[in-house]
Amino acid sequence: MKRPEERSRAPKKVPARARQGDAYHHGDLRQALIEAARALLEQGGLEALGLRAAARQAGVSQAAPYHHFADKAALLAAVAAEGFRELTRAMVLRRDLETRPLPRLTATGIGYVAFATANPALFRLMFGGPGLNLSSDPALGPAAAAAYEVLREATLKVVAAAGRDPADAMLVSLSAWSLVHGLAKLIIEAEVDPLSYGTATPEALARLVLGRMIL
Amino acid sequence: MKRPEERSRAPKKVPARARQGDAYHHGDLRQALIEAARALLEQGGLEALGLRAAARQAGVSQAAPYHHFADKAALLAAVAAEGFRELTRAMVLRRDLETRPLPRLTATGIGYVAFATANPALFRLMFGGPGLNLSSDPALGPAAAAAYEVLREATLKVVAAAGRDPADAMLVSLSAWSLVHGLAKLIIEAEVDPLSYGTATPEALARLVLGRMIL
DNA sequence: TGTACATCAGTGAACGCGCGTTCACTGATGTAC
DNA sequence: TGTACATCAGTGAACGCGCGTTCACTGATGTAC
Repeated sequence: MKRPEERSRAPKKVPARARQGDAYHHGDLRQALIEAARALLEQGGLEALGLRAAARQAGVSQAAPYHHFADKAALLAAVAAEGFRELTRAMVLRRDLETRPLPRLTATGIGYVAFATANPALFRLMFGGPGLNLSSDPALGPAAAAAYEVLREATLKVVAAAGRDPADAMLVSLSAWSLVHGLAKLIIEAEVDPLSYGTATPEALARLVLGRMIL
Repeated sequence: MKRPEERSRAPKKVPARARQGDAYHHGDLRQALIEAARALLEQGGLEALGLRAAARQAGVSQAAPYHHFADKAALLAAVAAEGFRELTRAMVLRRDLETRPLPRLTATGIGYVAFATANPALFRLMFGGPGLNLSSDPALGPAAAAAYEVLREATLKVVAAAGRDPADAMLVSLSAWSLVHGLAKLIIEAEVDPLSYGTATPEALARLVLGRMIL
């Protein structure tokens, strides 16, 4: 039941047969299950994601996952944690293309919306997955916090550069987060169609909305 | 399989026994099922809501709902439609306490967040319920549109009063919607705790965030 | 006003399904000697 | 280098569960005469 990392923090020893793909011992079933879960999410949405389905997708018996995850919630949490890490990456990537504080903030926000709309089911899981709680996976809380931190930091710099009261920064951050989160959700749930705003992609619509953002 | 409204649009004839509560013919099982569904949502969240569970909650056999709803999605859609009507009412109620355009807009937004956080599971169902599509219930689309219309109209008036370009209004509306929707969702999913912002209730936090809203 | 009858809204049993989880097991792996 | 053994990561069968949905049915209701 112990997870691999707990057994060997040293360089990962991948069994020889694992590399051949037809191994009885899989090699890294934990990661394979997470990837299988991602595939299920993309194909069938949140409802299609279960322990048995993930095992099936990974080509393994239904009991196998229990050697890597305590229960279903633990798998969901691991997937969500990976999602938050990717969200962080998506924001940082775009942010770093800019140099001035305000463009950096809007780029971060665009990254947020772009990631969410490109991975709708995963995004749904990350925010409000069934039975998901922050203690299901020790990496989940920190991963989520790290994502928000990117947004928070970008807002802070804008507030500072504008010479505004730093005490406002917390609320400004929350507003920015709310704005991009709401826009992403509305697009995902098909309440808002970018085409209705003359934009071809969610990203373009985000650019438009965030472009008018003022402190 | 026909719904009651289709049979008699004339004054509702409630069978005598229905009023006694122990009727074999229920009287208005359709509405009772919707209310049962609401109760399930409050108690156990979206996952607890099913056709069998609703029937159980309403004290009726599991097959009975099929005389009033084509399938599970139809029940969910009916519940969601009711939710949108209540959301509309919540916004209008607060809006009408104000007279000037900007306070009317922020009051509308506060109503949005207050309703959402007071009915988290219902709100989740309304935006992204499993298998929910706008055609599941003919009343769903219009009910959702009516809710947004309240927000849209309030924004329009603010844009006009401020002498801003009316062409902007559409984007301003979308921004406002995104802002309140995002804030509501973040509070519901426990990503944001009003207490961390020195506010006791979601409503107070919404007041704070919307207070700094500028066009 | 009374009666025969069609219609309707319930019942209860049953179908098949996929799920999460547990269990005893066994084949593969790595290690101590 | 070879062998015995402990450990580990799989397997496959089984458990019980609740679900959505269908079916033939029956009791209650309203209506035409």
